[in-house]
Amino acid sequence: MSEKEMRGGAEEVRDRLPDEQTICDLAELFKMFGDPTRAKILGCLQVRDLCVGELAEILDMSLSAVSHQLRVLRGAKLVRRSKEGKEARYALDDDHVIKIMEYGLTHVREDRQ
Amino acid sequence: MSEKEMRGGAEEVRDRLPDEQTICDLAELFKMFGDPTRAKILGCLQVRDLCVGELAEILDMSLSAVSHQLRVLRGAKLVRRSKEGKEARYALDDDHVIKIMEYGLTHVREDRQ
DNA sequence: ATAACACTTGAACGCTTTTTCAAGTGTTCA
DNA sequence: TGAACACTTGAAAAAGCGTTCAAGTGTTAT
Repeated sequence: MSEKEMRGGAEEVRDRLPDEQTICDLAELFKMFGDPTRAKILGCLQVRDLCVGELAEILDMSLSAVSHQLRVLRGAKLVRRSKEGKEARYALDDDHVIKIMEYGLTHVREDRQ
Repeated sequence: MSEKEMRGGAEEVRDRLPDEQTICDLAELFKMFGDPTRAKILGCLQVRDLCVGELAEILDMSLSAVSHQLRVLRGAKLVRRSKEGKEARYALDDDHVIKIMEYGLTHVREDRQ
């Protein structure tokens, strides 16, 4: 039984939705891909593991900006860091990343036909 | 040939990236899923087509807030509107939406194990 | 020990986004 | 024609985000 009466069939829709926390986690995940800088970083790391300086050079951005975004991506468990001497090497931490981006790319490209 | 000399192999990574416009389009797409309200709306519309008032009721939000987000989603061509008398009925405009969300959900749920 | 290198961090700034609020449009019904 | 309904819109307030700047950490080389 739901808290309030709703007009015809509306609560049926609500009951079929994933719960609040799941939706928010989902949104958090997609938000990671929702910024060009982060999308580029994830794209680069699909080619190979890279350290911060290399990423900064490739993206033509400051070390700091890249480092901040890597931190965000690390918080979302999408990338992983391994220290090698004074370098910090980053890698994708998740197989899904590639699939999700591929799927998005397919969509974007189909939209252009 | 690239504009500048880069340290070992970095330009090779850059050359393998999708072009700027594609990355930005991709980020724009994922940004749509990157907000809980929009994610919920898209989730609801996967169950069935709905009008603005129903969505507002299900999400427990104002008509205005929902309408604004539907506008954004319409701009991204993820939902479609059809007027029926005084109602505005919204539907998913894209098959990819379901797949993309499903994929994201799989990821989110696996992350919890 | 000192300097150079490769980041990381926190605070601040400007920009964008989301929600609210109030007013406006278009349709239906009496 | 007027009132009710179902949105839509624009502007403004509130919140959130991304980049920069300056300072800080830890590692390596001299």
